[in-house]
Amino acid sequence: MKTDPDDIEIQEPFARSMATASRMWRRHLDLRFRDLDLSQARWNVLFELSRNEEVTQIELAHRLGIEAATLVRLLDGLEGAGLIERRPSATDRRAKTLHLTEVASPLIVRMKKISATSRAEILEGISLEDLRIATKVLSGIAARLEVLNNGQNG
Amino acid sequence: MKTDPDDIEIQEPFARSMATASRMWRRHLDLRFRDLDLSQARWNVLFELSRNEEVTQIELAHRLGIEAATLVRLLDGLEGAGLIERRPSATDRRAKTLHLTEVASPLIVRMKKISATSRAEILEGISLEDLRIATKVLSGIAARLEVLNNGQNG
DNA sequence: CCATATTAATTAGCTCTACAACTATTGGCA
DNA sequence: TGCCAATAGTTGTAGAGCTAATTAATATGG
Repeated sequence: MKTDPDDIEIQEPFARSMATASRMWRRHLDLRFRDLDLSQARWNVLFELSRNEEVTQIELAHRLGIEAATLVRLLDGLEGAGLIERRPSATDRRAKTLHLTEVASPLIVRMKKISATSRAEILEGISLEDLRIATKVLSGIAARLEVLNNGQNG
Repeated sequence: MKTDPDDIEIQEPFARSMATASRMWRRHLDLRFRDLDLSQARWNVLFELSRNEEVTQIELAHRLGIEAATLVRLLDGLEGAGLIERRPSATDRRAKTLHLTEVASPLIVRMKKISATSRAEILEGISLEDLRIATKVLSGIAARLEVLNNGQNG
């Protein structure tokens, strides 16, 4: 499998700018959410739950693209803050289903606004077409890495 | 500053796929580097040093886009492994300059190969043009976030 | 129907990252 | 010149992510 010299020139900067942009983006949102005593990671959990409640932890972890063990701590925090509830699953006594509390609802509305405003601010000036292409590239990479990473263990 | 409804539809998936792709990419490289007792973060330090030795920690941190405090721990590990050296700066007694050891050289060659192979494997099938656009988008975002994040404190 | 493998959630322990606070040194300016 | 700001490096602490191992429950195969 030969690789073009041209490819090499572009691949390294791509990987680097992706890592940097991603780290800075998270930091940016963490700063924005600090007043609300929340982080970007916890916000993602709430957001995903607001789109799809009553899922199990495994399922939610998969949707978020993180490990179940990572999710456990995030849920501990959110449960402690009274924003979510774990309830025993009706069909599987090992599993728990996740639910937003009434306290969470107004918070989620606020966070969605902050989140959308930040995104627009960050992405301002980037053409829709470029953004579509970048999204296609990134989600393609994620899909490919899912295969590659899982192909190693099982 | 009004935002198009169209924009909103695409901005959220973009942010999500960037975060996911970035996390999975790091994990992938960490797995690849595990045999060498190194991580992606440490590899980045070595790689940047191999392009530009004799820099100070502050300067290196800036090139890597990470905080100086973060770099300190990475350098501790690399120094402990005998891969780098901190030497007092000749011109500023506060500062230290960084240098690769002879032990590091062959390792860096191997890591460059692993790194390039992985990148090619992950990015295979993505057109050069799309990759260029994605890189442009991502580095633009990083630059914008640099301004936005620093505009907050100083 | 029972033994074994698999799965859901958790805990323990690690790395990387960030912020805040601290020390030592430098640089600017009055 | 001498005092105060700023800067380089460090340490402490905390969050987010990972792997590995544990526990309880479910599925499967003989």
